[in-house]
Amino acid sequence: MRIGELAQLTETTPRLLRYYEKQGLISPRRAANGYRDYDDYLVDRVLQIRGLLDSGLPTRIIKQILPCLGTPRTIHFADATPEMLATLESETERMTRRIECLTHNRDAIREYLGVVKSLSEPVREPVARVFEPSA
Amino acid sequence: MRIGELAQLTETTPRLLRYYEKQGLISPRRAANGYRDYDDYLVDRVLQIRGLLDSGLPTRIIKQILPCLGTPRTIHFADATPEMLATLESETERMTRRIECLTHNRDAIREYLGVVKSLSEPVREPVARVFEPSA
DNA sequence: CTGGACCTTGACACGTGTGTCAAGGATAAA
DNA sequence: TTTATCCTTGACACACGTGTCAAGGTCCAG
Repeated sequence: MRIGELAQLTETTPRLLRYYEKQGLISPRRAANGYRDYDDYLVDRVLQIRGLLDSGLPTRIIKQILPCLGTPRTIHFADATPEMLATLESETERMTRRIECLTHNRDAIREYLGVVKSLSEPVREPVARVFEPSA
Repeated sequence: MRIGELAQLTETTPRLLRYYEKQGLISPRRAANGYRDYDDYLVDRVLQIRGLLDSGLPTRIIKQILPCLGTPRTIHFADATPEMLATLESETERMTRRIECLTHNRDAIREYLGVVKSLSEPVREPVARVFEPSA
């Protein structure tokens, strides 16, 4: 498929797809006329990239972990240098820390929302109520 | 405490602490001489901010969710406008998506690392081995 | 009192991800 | 054939988080 279609399917823009390519995240073929030609599996790939970017990982890291994310699983031994493995290991640790942080804070927000709702729900008719701000 | 001490305790820099203040994330008192004076609880606060920033949340969002994160729990009804609550709700959803993305990809990397290790571990003596790159 | 360590504000600069625009080529439909 | 739509590359610009530096104030130890 061409760049516009992939952009629509992944809710991105052609601009970004070209940027990801320049960062080495995707490498589409070229048609005879010079147009980029994307395989179908790149839809998932791009969505994966978007998710990771949104989760705080820079393209430099995403580029390194992408070989681990293939489906079907293809192990690239050429990439598996000791330094590379160490990078991956430390990166999974950072990801774990991020997951913990996000989970903890999300749950705190949920609890907050739960309390606020439980206080406002019982009001069934337009009743005058005054909430004193705690500050 | 003063800015330098807080910076050390949170592994940041005075520069960043002033930046977070300008973004409205923290509001230290001022001593008579103009120096910022930070309460102890701000250590955790700053660590929280750092974690969220590293997880992809912008200061604009962090500022909005910080009131939910107080310990002990202090509900600020003044902040609980309907739009605010909607923002928080949609933000928890984004956080959930981030968590899922990070977890999924972290586990994929772990599996990859597991396979690579299981293939290289059995080598106990320096044996000549050739791994054909899959590319 | 002087030196050093710390604080203040303000400015300039950088990397990264993204938006937008210009100038031109490819292609398909009227 | 013209027109519209898509593609190409390249450039300029922006927001954001961060580093660094300058010029000066505060304070403590020697």
